[in-house]
This record gives sequence, structure tokens and C-alpha cells, in this order.
Amino acid sequence: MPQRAGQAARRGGRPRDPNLDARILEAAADQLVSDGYAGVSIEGVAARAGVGKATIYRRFPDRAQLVVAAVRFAAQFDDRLPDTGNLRADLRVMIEALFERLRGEDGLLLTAFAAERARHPDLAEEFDRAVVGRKREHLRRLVGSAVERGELPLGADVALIAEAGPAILWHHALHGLGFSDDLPERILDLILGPPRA
Amino acid sequence: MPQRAGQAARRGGRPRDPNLDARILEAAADQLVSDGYAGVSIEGVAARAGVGKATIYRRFPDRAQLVVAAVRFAAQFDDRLPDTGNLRADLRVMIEALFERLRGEDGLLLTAFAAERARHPDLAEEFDRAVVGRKREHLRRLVGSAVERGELPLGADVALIAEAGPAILWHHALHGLGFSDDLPERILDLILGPPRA
Amino acid sequence: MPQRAGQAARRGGRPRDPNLDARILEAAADQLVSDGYAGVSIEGVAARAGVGKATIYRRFPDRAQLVVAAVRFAAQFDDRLPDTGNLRADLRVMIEALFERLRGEDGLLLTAFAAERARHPDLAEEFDRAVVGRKREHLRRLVGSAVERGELPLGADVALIAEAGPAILWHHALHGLGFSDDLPERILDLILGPPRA
Amino acid sequence: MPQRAGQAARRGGRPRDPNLDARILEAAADQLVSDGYAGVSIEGVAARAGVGKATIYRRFPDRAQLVVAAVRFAAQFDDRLPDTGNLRADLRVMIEALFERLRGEDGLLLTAFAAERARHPDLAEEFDRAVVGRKREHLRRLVGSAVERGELPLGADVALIAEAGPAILWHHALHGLGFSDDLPERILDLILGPPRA
DNA sequence: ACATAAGCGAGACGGTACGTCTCGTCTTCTG
DNA sequence: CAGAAGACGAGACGTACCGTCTCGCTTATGT
Repeated sequence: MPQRAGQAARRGGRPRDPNLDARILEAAADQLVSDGYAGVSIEGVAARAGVGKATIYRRFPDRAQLVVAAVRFAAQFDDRLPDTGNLRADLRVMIEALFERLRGEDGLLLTAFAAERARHPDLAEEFDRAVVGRKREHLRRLVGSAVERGELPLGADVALIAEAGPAILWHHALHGLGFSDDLPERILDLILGPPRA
Repeated sequence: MPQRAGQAARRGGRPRDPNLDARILEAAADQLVSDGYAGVSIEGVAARAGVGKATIYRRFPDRAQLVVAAVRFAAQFDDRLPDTGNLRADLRVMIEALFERLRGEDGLLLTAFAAERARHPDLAEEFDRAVVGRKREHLRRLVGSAVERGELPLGADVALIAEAGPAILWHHALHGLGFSDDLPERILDLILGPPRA
Repeated sequence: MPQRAGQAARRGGRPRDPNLDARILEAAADQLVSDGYAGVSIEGVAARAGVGKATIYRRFPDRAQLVVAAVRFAAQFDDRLPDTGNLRADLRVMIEALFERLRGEDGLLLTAFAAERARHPDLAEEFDRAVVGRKREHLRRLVGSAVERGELPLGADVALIAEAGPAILWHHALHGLGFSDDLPERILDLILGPPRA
Repeated sequence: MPQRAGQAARRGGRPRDPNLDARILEAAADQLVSDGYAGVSIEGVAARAGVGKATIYRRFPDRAQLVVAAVRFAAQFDDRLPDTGNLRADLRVMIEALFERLRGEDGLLLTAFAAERARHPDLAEEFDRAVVGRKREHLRRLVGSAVERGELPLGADVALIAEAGPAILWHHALHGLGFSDDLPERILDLILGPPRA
């Protein structure tokens, strides 16, 4: 996200060209996918976007921030959060959404980004709060409600059940373990037990 | 691991100074922990170790290899692989080993390194083959045997059960979710069901 | 000198603020004295003068012109051009004027500027045409008239006699040779011969 | 002159490649002549010399120093100092030497350098001591001897006569006044009087 | 009175060059 | 030969200005 994004802070001066935000982020995302994080040089992005270096530095203080923004931009996290009252169904929707992301085009982007989070805890926090956190909490709520409804036994480990799906999917992504089509269903079977006949 | 490690390939001349291996790897590990992978510059390591650059390049062809070696060196992966015939017990040993590592001093080193694997597939492969792979396969074997013994139902998802523990632990480490003492046991409960009375 | 100075070219619109001319030129002259020509950045001058960059570019097409104007402004070249019919007297007036300038406060400004002329021929031309040229020609005229009047012999080297004074003074300034009080008179003695009893 | 030129300061490490000194200075001098001082960019010189930027910065701390060195390199100041006992003849030799330099290929180089001296008094001093000073003193000696020999009247202004020639020549160079063939002789006539029949 | 037109502070824009840093290779000298 | 020291070509880093170009606003003039 470009610096000074929402603030109406400007008093004078020529306004930033919003088209450039997109061109820069696209270029950065392209570079990230094709050459990895190490290949995202500011000079390269500037050249690819047809933009001066200063125009990038005006928006992003350094490479890491640029990459974070590029990830958010390229992999628009606008997923709907399901809540039908059926735990297995809701869980399946959420797990499949992440599954599709990770095995799709955004996969590389996301795993490249996952690398960055460990290095920059502040960025990680910010990203988590804005994107991942929402989903984590929703998952917890879904599982919690299921316990209240009696769909799960009373002593069920809500937190762990909510976490396990994403944990396994990310583990696959980060270790290149492959994404066969039945993976989401297998995960559901593992954490909820096999579907009742 | 230094190049030409065991081979008796040398014919004459001054032998490599073995103290330097350690000094180099320590310097690299320090650097990795304090500044992340990007902070591990060959020049920096050379300076910190009081060594010439060529002395490093003589042992490691590039940064990635040096870092892998440094991680192996710093976090000696010499864990015993348990096989008592009791799945829950064996699993507990392995999960607790990883658990202690990740929440202990080596945690930062390992997560820093895990971050980089996504960025540098070559590095990841190299590390997996040498270190992680062995354990992954042993876990699979343990679970497989349990099915054969009847300790687990016939249709049990061996691969997923073997994976779930490490996946959840790494997820905690990479997302800063905390390592309360009961986490290993909760994981066992989740993937194996609660212990039989 | 600001572009479009006298022309009544304007038909409408807000008129230029004349105070700004002075503020800009003062800022530029300050900068020139303290940091040399290389230190005169348009952005710096704009900041120091509390003015937008465009306001400068509206008046001066580029740095060189701005600096020339600043020098003229700071070291007001409004010297009277003497013509009494007595060559030695007239020459003395002109030489002493330059002498006082070079050893006085403006000396630094002028030598700093003189240094740059060699580097920036455009700047030199512009300055010569506007400032130095007038005096050079006047000096030539004075010497020429003296020949016509018979004050100097017929074969006298008018051009060289006119030049020699400034040449020697500048040589002193640029080589730090000092400005003792009798220097002007010694110069007159050299190029005109000792005064007749 | 490259930094650390004569000192035997090195204890280890690969020695500087002396060929590069020449290639760099030639490139810089070329650039200086063809595009003026402003056209001497480090990047340009590096490219033209087929050399990395660091290789230049290792030798010269900045542009100015590089240019000074290039001037010294390109315009080897090895002139002979004449002393035949005939003032006019000796003076003519020295004045013609400077004359030829200033109107020849080195002229641009030298005037560009003259600019630099004003900015960096220390460099000026060093250069003067090594190159210009020798000639200045020799000129003074020549004129002084002429007085002693009775070739000049007893009250003659030795210092000024010695100075006038270079002063006028440099004045021509710095103000682009042209170098017609008879200039040296005219200067002699002015400061010594016309040759005796 | 009110459009027209320019001046103005501010600052974004595509560029170029700066001087610094590290890469991985190479060359020399000392043990 | 190993090792330290460090030069080398390459090229990215983040900064500073260049000269041009919008912005929203202010200030005259000319109808």
C-alpha cells in the first residue's frame, strides 16, 4: 500500500498519479513471480514500469514494503467469509479458498511473501491484522459456534481445529509437497473425523 | 558442509585449517540470526571471522550453501529417531523435539532460515534432502506401522497424520502464535484422538 | 537579469512579484559564496528564498543565467566609466575600481565566479557580453583616444595596453598573490612608463 | 595523481593495476576536452575506460581530484627553463612555451583546471609548488639578473615584469580572446619596450 | 461584476549521476 | 599449496537535482 494512502494530508503540489501505483505494483509482482524476491530490484521495477526510481521511493521506503504492497495488490484478499451454520461446509469453503490460492498463480507470490514476514515482524503484524487475522478469527468463531450447537463435543480444542487447516496448507506450500485435488477433503476428515453417513 | 569434506582428494600442499570451518560457520550463523539472510554477506562473514573471502569461497560455492551449512552447524540436527512400537509415544518424542527447538534458542535461527527457503528453492532442496527429509520419512514410517499393527484404523490418512504435527508447530513459529507447554499434547489429541482411558 | 524584463508583453494575468527577484538573487549569491557554483542548486535557492522552483524557472532559463544575474546583483556593476581626456588618470580610475573590488568583500564572489567561467563557457559568454565587455571596450577607447591625442606614440599596442591592467589584477586574485596598496600605480608605471616629471 | 601513489603502504593484497591509472586518466582527459568539466562524469569515464566505478573511486576521492590528475597526466609539465643571459630571448622562450600550451590541445585542459584551483586552495598550492612556482621563480630570477646586468634600468619593477606575461596569456585563455601568432612578441614589446634597433 | 490570464507555493514526474556497497573472481605476498 | 589482503568488472543501492508538468489558490486587467 502506497505511503500516505488515505490521508487527505496534501495541501499543495501536484497530486500523485494513481495509474502509476498500479503500474509499479504490477511490475513488482511480475518480477517477484519470475525472478523471486532477490530479482525484485528497484531499478528493474522502475524500468519495467517505465517510471523513475524516485517515483517508487516516493511511495515505498524500501524493497520489502514494495513487495508487501505488490502481494496485496496482486492477490486481492476479498474473500467472502461463509457462515451457514454447517461447520464442515463453512470450513470447506475457507480451506478450499486458501487451497486454490496457494496452488494457483498467486501461490508463488504468497510463498515469496511468507518469507518476508519472518524477517520483518512489524510488516507481518500489519499484514496479519489487515488480512490473515480476519480469517483466523472467523475460523475460530465458526468452530466455537459448532461446539455451542453440539456439532462438536464440548471439550473440542477450538483453537487448534481452526488452525490446523491453514497450517497444513501452508506447510505444503512452503515445502513443495504438492496440491492434489482431494487435499481439502482429507484435511476436513483429519480434523473433524470422517463425514457421518 | 565444507566442500571436499571427506574425500582424500588432496595430494600435497598445506592442509586446510579446520578451525576456520567453525569460525566461518559461527560468524555466518550469528549474522543470520541478527540480520536475516540478506544480512549474511560473504564480506561481512569474512570480516567477522577474521578470514579472507577466498577462504570462504574455497569451502562453499555461494551464499546459499554457506547458510545451509551454518544452520546445520548451529542447530546440530542429530536427534534420535524413536521407534518403540507405541505410536503416541514415538510421535510425542518427535513433536516435542521440534517443539523445544522452535521455542528455544534455535527458534530464531530456524524461522529465519525457513523464511529464506521460500525465496531460494535450491537452498530449500539442499536442506530438505540433508535434514528434514529424514524425519519426514521416519514419521511416515511410524504412522504406517501403526496402521499395520491395528493401532490406527485401516483407512487412516498416513501422510496427513505424519505431516500435521510439524505443520502446526511451524505455523505457530512463523505466525508468532506462542508455545504453551501443553501444545504437543493438544496436537496429539487432535490427530490421534484423545488418549484411551 | 530576469527574462522579459522591460517588455510590455503581458496582456492580462497577475504580474510578477518584484520582491521575489531580489529574494531569489540574494539566495543564489549566498549559496555561490558559501558553496561555490556547484552548490547553487535551483532547489536549494528555491528553498532558501521560500519560493517555488517554477518561479525561478519563469525568470531564468537555467542555472548559468541565474548565477550570472546573482553575481551582477550582488556586486552591482554600476561603475562610472571615466573619460577626462587624461589617459593615466582615466586608466587609474578603472584599474583602482577593479582593484578595490577584487581585494574587497566581493573578491570571493568574483573569484568564485571567475573559476566557474572556465568550466561553463555559456556562463562566461553571457557574463562577458553583459558586464565585462562594456569595460573592455571602454578601456580600448580610452587608450585609442590617447594615441590619437598623441599622448601615446603612434605604434602603441592599444589592445594590449588596455588588457594588461585587468589581466595582472585577475592574475593576482586567482593566484593569491596579494594586493598591496601600490599595485595599481605599479601597473600604470609598467604599461605607460613612469610618470613624466 | 592516484591516492597512495608512492607510499609502500601495502602489506598484502593484490596490487593496483598500473595500466588502469593511464586508461582512466586518458578517458577523463578525453571527456574533459570534448565535453568540458561538466561532461566528466565518473560513470562516463568508467565506461569509456572499460573499468568499474569503484576502481576509479579507489584512486580518486571525487571528480575534482580526478580532473586535476588528468590534467597533470595529459599536459606533462617538463618544460626546460632557459637562461642564456639575454633577457628578451629567455623571456620569449618561456612566454612562447606557455603560449603554445594554452592555444594548443592542452589549452582546454588547463583552463578547466584553472577553475578548479580557485575552489580547492590546497590543490592549488600543491600544484603551484610542483609546477607553476618553479617557473614563476625562474622568471623572477631572469628579470632580476637583467637588472643586475644593466639590461633593465635599476628601478625596474622586477616582480611585475615577470608576472605580466603569464598574466596576459592566462587572461586571453580564460576570456577566449584568441591567440594570434604575434601575441608573444607584442607582450615582449609591451613589458620590455620595443627591441632596440 | 466577473470572466480571463498569469503568478505563485508545492511537489510529482522521468531522468541522470552521485558515492557506497557487495558480489564472485583474480592476483600478489607471506607462511 | 593455504591463507590474508585486497584489486577488479559489474551493477544495485538510496539520495539529490535536473528541468518539466500539474494542482489549487491568489491577484490583476479588461470587458
